[in-house]
Amino acid sequence: MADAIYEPEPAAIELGSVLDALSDPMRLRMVAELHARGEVICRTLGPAEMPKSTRSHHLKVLREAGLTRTRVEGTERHVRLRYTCLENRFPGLLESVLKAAAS
Amino acid sequence: MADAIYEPEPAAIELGSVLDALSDPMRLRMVAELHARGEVICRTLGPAEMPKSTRSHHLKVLREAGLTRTRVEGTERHVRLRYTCLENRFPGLLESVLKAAAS
DNA sequence: TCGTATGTTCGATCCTAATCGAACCTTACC
DNA sequence: GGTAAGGTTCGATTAGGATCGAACATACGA
Repeated sequence: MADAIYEPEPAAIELGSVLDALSDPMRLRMVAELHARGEVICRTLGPAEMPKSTRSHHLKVLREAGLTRTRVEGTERHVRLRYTCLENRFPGLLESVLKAAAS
Repeated sequence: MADAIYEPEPAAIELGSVLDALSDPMRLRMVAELHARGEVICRTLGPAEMPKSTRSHHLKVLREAGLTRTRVEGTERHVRLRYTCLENRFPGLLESVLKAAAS
């Protein structure tokens, strides 16, 4: 379906890319949803009426920023937050953002 | 020199605005510099060769997002981080960002 | 009062990113 | 193989923001 799925190694995750990814309201919402729901099938993430090309775009930004990991399962993509990885790289960052987004 | 300086009250600070303000590389750098230097004169913040209209723009975004406070001193503006205020509103957020930016 | 220094605002330009339909690719299933 | 479903990529459009010069406003000092 696609070429190699690029995901940065923990050490390669950049603060600027993470902040940039989180600065979009829709992506922030998707990240919060991933945190609440755990691993999720791509198609079920975000507003149901969102066009799949738009969803694919946002997930690509999140993945390339190092925020999510994607697992191929048949024709589906299973997506989850790289929570522990992010916490190791930037301690407290994702935790505080998620707590702030929940309130 | 200017009209009323708008700065949001602590409770009115929004996560989206903060993330958006921090997602710009130049503003992130300015925030890190403010953290390192404490209160500074507007004109001395950021690259010396930055046009003052650009500097003024970035400081406006930071101020309206709730990240900085501006104090008028004669013809100058003294700027500082609203660190404690931000920590109260979004615990751990600014701290983790600054720590990440420093590394 | 006249100039000078500090910032702000305005307006124009330019660039990036968000959005989304259409075409395409891969897998599953018959 | 044929078809359908899940996602990706491409291309075009559009909106928003970064940048910066120029004009303006304010405060201070000669």
